[in-house]
Formats: sequence, structure tokens, C-alpha cells
Amino acid sequence: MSNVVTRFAPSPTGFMHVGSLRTALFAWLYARKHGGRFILRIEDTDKAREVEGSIPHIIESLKWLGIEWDEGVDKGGPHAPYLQSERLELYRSYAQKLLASGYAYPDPYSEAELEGFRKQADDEKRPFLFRNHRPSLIDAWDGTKPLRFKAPRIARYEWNDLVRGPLSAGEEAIDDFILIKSDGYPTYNFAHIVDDIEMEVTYIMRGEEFISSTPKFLSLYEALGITPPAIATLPVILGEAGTKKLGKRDGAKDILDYRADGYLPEAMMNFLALIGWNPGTEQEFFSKAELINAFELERIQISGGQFDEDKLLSVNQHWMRQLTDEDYISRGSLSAPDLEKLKKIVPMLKERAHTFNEAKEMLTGELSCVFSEPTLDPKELVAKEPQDRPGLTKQALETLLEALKSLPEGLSADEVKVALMPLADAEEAIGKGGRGAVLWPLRYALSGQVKSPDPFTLVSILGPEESIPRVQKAIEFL
RNA sequence: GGCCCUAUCGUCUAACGGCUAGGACGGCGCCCUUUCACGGCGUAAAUCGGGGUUCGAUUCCCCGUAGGGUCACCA
Repeated sequence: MSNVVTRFAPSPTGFMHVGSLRTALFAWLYARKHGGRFILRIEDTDKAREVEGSIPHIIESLKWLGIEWDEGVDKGGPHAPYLQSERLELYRSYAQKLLASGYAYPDPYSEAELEGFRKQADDEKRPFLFRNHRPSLIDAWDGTKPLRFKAPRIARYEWNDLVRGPLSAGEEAIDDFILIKSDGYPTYNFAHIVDDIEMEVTYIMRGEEFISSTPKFLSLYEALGITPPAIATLPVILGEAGTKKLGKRDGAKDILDYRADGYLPEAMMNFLALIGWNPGTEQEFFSKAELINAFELERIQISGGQFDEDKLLSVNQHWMRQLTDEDYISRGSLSAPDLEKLKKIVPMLKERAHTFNEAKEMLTGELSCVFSEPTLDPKELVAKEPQDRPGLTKQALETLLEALKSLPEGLSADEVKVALMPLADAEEAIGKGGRGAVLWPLRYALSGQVKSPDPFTLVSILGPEESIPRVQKAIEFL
């Protein structure tokens, strides 16, 4: 059994977007690749920012994508509970430990006093550091004041990042941050470290916004006398504009909106994995199993990557095409007045649609002619009639009508083509554009659309039975 | 502003210090074709700038420049 333990630890402050999901994906991939464990922990230590319904939403998003966890909220496990708000006793006991060893002290200042210190530092154009204001007399901690960490070592910190290699920060990155807030909840800085220790997490994967605070975490581990886990910094995902980190405020979409828009989770996973990681080969499409197999920390990108919806569309189309026709209909929740005909046109949908929403639009739009008789515009019907051959359209349709009458049921599009194409070719031989003068009216008579599948396919799907009346109706216009 | 990080086609990216800097998405063109879509073929398109080190730099070092992150009783 491997000792790899990774986690995803979101705060329940709203929906999941592609940025947070990608972080979860990489942590999960790494655990799976190495036969380790993956934990889902919820960091709900800020009750003011908490958004109702976030936790089920997070769970649903992860499950949709196909990420499953070995321990976590909703599932339990050896380190339960997995909700930080239910672990307050644990944080308090760690706080007592730090207090006892002299690495914590209650913050004696009022908010106004603190504000004064900040302003003073600002006026003097130097960074504000709380550790410059450590009180000389340390009161007992009664829980009403915030508890601060007393950094054991004011020094330059250097560490190794699994993705970026050696990183470092000067001593101004070290400060006496708050461990326990005055409301009794721990801060993120404190709680996540306690939990990672208690849950035996061995690899931490997170976004680059945490690089600057890493020295703080390291000094806390130091005060606790514990070796920190390995850290891998993931590149950010940028919004379409390409400058800012993708976030909720700049229009990042809820991941479940992609589900609603008819994207496949396997496509989303494939696409997300390739932002900020690549296998070093020219392979572009990866199933879940292939991703797990190919995933390597060493091949994670350093610089941020932009989210390109066009590429997602193309990846999605690829995975939609991999589906069997039955799966295509069921996973796309496709419906139509005639199920048998729907089954027949799935290949056409696969050819055209990039998402299931597009497929649905086609069923009620350009492909609706398959299910119901179109209304015709006589002008469009003769759109391809050569100027010098008036009446050709009518003549062609009448010829086609006879041919259709002798056509057996159940022919494939190719077979229909073999039967009807010679009629078009005969006209083509007479004058140029003659083929179009025959096939366009046929296609239009059957579809009522300027853009549609070819007439042979339409005849094959509709059968002579439905095709004949449509052609007759068209002839009546002429 | 302090500290930190980053930099290859428009985008995602490949390239032990060594070929005409490769692929994918998108673009454009041609072919296929009655239309649309699909497909096939082709094409344009990049190493941020300046110095070093080296026989040789996209790659290593320094300086600029640009972008980003972070400096909370948020996570």
C-alpha cells in the first residue's frame, strides 16, 4: 500500500468553478496514480461567508466529473469528522500545546489599536508586521481574544516545491498570524495544518496564491516539531481574457452549468487535465484510466493557462462521438416524437453537434423535418433552377417522384444515392449545374431548410412513404 | 510599495545545451459536395528585449520589460 495521501479542501462559499475543480482533479489523479488515498475535507471556519447548499453542490460537482474520494464528508472515514466546524476541540488542543510551549499568545489589542499600527506602518512606507508589536506581558488566554502564533524563527525560509523546484521568501513573510479567532473558530492558516497532520496528508496540491504564505505554514510546522508534507504548486487557470486568474467574480462558470449545457464529464476531465499538465507525447485524448496512468507531477506546468472554450468544444465532440448511439441518446437526455427515427439520426447528430444542447437544438431546428412535414417557400424551391431552363425544377421533381414510387422501403442512404443519383447526373450531362437543379429541389422539398443533411440520407430516414407526399406537395407549388 | 512567481504561434503546449522550433484548438486556402455539417490535403502563425557563459542558447546566469500572486479575526 502506498503512503500517498492527498486531499481537496474547499470552503463552502458557493459553487465550484473550473479552477477549483482542476486542483481537485490533480490531487485526485496523483492519489490514484500511486494507489494512495484521497480525502474530501470541508473548510467551513468562516461562518459569515458560508453559502447555504455549497457542500452538496461541491459533492455533486466532483461526482459528476468522476472524482471519487476515499474519506470525507458524506462518507466518513478513519479521521472523521471531515467538517472543520465539527473539529473545534482538536484545534483548541493544538492551540493549548502551542500556548504551553510559548509559541502562542493572546492578542491584547483592540481593533482600533491594530488599525493604528497598520496606518503608522503605512505612513512610514514599510510593511506592517504584527510581530513588531508583540506584547511584553502575556495574559492568560480566556478565549475572548484572538490567539496569535508566535513565530519561532524570524528568518529566510527555503523549501522545495515538487513542481517549481526551490522556492524561498525573506523574513518579512514571517509574522504572528491568528490561530484562533475571537469567535472560537480557527483560521485557515491554522486549521488546514492541524488537519493535514491529523489526517496524515503527505502531498499538498494547491494554487500559486499560497506560495507567499508558505513560510508561515513552515514556521508553524516548525513550532509543532513536525515535518511538513510535500508541496506541489499548481499553475492557475486564467479566464478567457487571459490576464486574470479565473474566479467567480470574473465570470467563471459553475461547473454544473457545463453539465446543463450538454458537456460530457469525460470531456471536461480530459480538457481540464491538459491545462497545466501534459504527458510529453502528442496524445490529445485521454480517458479517465489513461489520465491516471499517464499523470506525472514532473510534467505539471509552471505558468498559468487560459481556459479556451473552443478547445473544450472540440474535446467534447470527440467524446460524444465515442458514445454508442444508445448512450448518446440516454446520456444526452435526447427525445423526439419518433424514437425509431431519433435512433436513425444519431450518426448525423454525432457529425454535427459539439454539445448535447446543440444536438437538442438541431432536433427542433434543422433536423425537425425528420419528424414533421416542413413548410415550403416556393422561391427557395427554384433557387438553383438555371435561368435558361425554366420548368426544370418541376420536371425534375416529377421524375424523382416516379423513382421514389418504385423505391423499396428500408434502403440505406448509399443505396438511395445509387438509385437517384443517375437522374441528377443525366441533367448534369445536359447542362452545367444540372445536378444541383435536381438535388436541391429534392432536398428542399424534403427538408424545407436551406441547410440540412443531404437528400439521400433524408429519403433513407423518411422512407418512400413519407418522402412521396412531400415531393408531391412541392410539385403543387410549381 | 515590500516580498514572491512567471514569460515558445491568437490559445493549450513539445523540444538531454545541438536538424527547416513539432503537435493540438482556432484562422485561412484547396479538394469532396446540391446546401450545411463531416472528412481529406495544404498554409500562415511563436522562442519578450539586452547582455553574458558556450564551438553552439528556446534551454544556463545577470539586467531590464511585461504580466500575475500575496501582504485579513477570507480561504
